[in-house]
Amino acid sequence: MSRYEPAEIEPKWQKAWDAAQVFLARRDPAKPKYYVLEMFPYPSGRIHMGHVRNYTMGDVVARTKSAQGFSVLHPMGWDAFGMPAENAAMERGGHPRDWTENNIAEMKGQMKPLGLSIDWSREIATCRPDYYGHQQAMFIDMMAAGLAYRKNAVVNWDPVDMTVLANEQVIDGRGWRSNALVERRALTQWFFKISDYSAELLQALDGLTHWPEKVRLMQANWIGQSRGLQFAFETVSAPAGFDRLDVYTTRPDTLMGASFAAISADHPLAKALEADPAIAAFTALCRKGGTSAEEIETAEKIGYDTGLRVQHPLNPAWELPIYIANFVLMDYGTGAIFGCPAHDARDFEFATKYDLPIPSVFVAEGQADAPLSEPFVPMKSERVSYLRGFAGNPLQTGEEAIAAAIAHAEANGYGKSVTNYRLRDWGISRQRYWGCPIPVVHCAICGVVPEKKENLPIELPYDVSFDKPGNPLDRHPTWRDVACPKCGADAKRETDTMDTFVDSSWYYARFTAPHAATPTVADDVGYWMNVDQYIGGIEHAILHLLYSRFFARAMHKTHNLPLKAIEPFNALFTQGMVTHEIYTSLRPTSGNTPEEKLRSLHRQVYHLPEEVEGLLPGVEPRTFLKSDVDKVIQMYPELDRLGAQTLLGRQDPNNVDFPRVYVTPSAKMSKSKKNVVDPMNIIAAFGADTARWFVMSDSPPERDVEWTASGAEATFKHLTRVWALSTRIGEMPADHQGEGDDDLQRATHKAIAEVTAGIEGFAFNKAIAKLYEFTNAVARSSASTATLKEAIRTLARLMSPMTPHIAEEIWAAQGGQGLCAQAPWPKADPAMLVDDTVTLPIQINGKRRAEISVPKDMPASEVEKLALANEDVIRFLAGQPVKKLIVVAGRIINVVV
RNA sequence: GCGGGCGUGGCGGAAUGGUAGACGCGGCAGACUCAAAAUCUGCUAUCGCAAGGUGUGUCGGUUCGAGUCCGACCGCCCGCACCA
Repeated sequence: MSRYEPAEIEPKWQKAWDAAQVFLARRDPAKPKYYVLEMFPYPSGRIHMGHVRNYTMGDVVARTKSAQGFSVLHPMGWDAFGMPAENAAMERGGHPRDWTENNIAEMKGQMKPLGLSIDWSREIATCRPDYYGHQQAMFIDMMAAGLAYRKNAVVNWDPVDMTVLANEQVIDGRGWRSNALVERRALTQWFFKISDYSAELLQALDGLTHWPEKVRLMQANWIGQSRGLQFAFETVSAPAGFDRLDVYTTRPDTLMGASFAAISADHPLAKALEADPAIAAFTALCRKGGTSAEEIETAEKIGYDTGLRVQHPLNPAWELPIYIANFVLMDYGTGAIFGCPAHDARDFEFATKYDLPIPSVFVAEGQADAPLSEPFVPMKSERVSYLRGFAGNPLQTGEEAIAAAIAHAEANGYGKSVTNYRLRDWGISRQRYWGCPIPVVHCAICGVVPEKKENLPIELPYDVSFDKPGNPLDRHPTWRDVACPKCGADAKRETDTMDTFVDSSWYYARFTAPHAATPTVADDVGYWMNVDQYIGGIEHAILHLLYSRFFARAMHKTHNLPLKAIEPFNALFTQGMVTHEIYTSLRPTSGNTPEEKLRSLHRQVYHLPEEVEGLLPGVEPRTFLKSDVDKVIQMYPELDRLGAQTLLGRQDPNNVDFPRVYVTPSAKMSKSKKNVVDPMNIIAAFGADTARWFVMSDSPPERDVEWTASGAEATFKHLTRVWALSTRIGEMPADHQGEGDDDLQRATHKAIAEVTAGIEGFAFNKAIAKLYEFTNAVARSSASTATLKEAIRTLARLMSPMTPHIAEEIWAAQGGQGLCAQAPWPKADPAMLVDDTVTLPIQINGKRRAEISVPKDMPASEVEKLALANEDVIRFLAGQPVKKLIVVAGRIINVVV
């Protein structure tokens, strides 16, 4: 071996792995299985450092499990439908399919050099008919099972692009592409009945013990269970069919504080009243407002008094007005509320505005009537005296008061206990081309008819144009106009396509039999599912993961996922982002001479790290070195990073186009801030092993990691040192006898134990720290050649999940059998993990004062004697009597005086 | 507003209630060199010449012993939010 040349060894070993089919997943009944999956990427065209971190983590797990004797499934695919492809077609011409397939080829070409242990024979892309055809089959099954249905729903409608927009795509009330004012429009759309599973999806969270607590909480909040009372008001002089008004409340104990009733503008009663032009105008006004969070927050509460009245359930003579109010949501509860301004901030605001009474139910001792939002112990109030004695409790807490109020309503027949969920059915219709076609036909005679399964896949037509706004499927007659599958009459295909979240809701199951003629195959699902370890970003904590949990259940119900345990992901790990400092400067906007330029207006521009750090050869203009900044900060601790940079920055009149560069703190890599490091550049400069090691080394994997040029260089230097160490050991005479063999063997076994524990505990940074320590131990050792060779082979094996290529090279050079990637994981001998002598610190009253070395199995009484005889201990005790002596075996001694 | 998390050197971060700061970055010094780079070696929480003192956001508590457990406060970050 000569120099460490990753560019030579990395492709060589990748070829060797491919030739030996090392990563081919095989169903092997003799072995336990392990399914590790990283969230599959959207094929944007280029991989970024976030991908490198995500897939390296999965790769470390996959390679380690494989070495530990598991039959491993570690696949990769493409979440390939979605709007960017259509936008590219609209902006630059071309076809979404070509754009997507090119990107897939491009990104695959970038992922291969990373040396990931992926079974590429299982590659899938959701935009290909052999994937989405099965999705269509399952959609038909879901229709039959009542899990997919059509209903009218209010959506954001862009009148220029003629499509539905997601809330995130509405900016200041305007479409993000067209800039047109967005309308709220009621459309008939397809929904999945996820709400059928609200209770189960919530309850099953308790069993996901290997999921982050944070994600489970976020999902629980999203499902949003609440318990309360549903009851009916009798209406006074309402239109026919509306003699009762159902309302839902979580605070039935405040019923005596009622001041008004309010209904949503979309409530059937409000619609019935729209014959009145004033009411029609008001409900139209309510619907105009957007649905984004900001708009809701700033929207004023407005109401319209319908003139109708309801009777209070506890006193029919007490009549309350019915308002139509913009803040009442039709799709939560019953779409109608009773207002209790004394104990609800929102109702208080409304009542104040419309001058409605504010009767208090609960009054804190010694206080005047005031709004109280917390459930309140109602013992002081006359207005809840009717609740005493209900639910067999003395109403000591707000919860008891609520329970008593529900019991009272049920006993007196005016209401019942109801559990409500915030979770709404999943609207999956998109008026887009580049998605999975919904496989139904609209027939004038038969209505909505599912496509026959033998006609699947319903493929997207290729001959479409994007020169007009709207969905090209709508204006594609030969694709759109078909015969009804049922009666044969002229009919039209559904032209909506499915939300891309549907595609990613079952891909994990498809990976178990990616080329099968059915969506899944029982034997394969039975062997591989569930995913043992899922790894991805926290940004999918709710939508993707909740949809997947629902879809697994829907597939199970429709016999497409023959499993007992229907949670798709046994363990979830959410990894942090890769960040980088942002380099920015002010650039003159006009002027020909340097002086004119200096005096002109400046605009803020950003610089790529390569420009500033001078990492790439040939990229010159750098006004400072980052190490200089660090030096200045060291000298002047009161300066911050920006201050140090200002101090260093020299305004060079001859180079005003590249003036002072300011550094702002590390943030997620983004194109707009230019703080991106291209993994391909890193691989070209240092190799894949360096990139892989660095993204795993510095920070705990769940936290953000800052990419730094110095860190990458340091990693490369370390790998070079390991290389040199291996070379040195390789050149030693085979029969050389040295010293300290036992120490090195113990260090080796300790490294095995600690690195293994680090990897298994998802503490890759700690595993790598132990590898540094072990490397130093081997480098310092003067043991005999045989022991050193054994140590460096173990080092290579332990490094291999992180840096598989250099590990393979060292393994081969040091006489390892076969491929390192196929060698068994080393086992630590417990006897080698304890030293013969241990150093015990001695504390006096909890302060460390001395230490002694004792044999590891010395009895406590002996240790006590030795400790008290220690001269430092005697000095610090200064003759004081010892009150207590605590000896923690192998740990510490504490003398109490 | 509701829910959750986190505060440790110049920086990223280690520490089953048991020697705080492993490991890495940065820095300093030395070796090699005419010199520089590269490489190697050593040092690097802080005050102090030393002995020793002080230190894990602040204040209190539990304990022989607290970064770790408990209570209050301060600060930062994240998620949700007109959900009746």
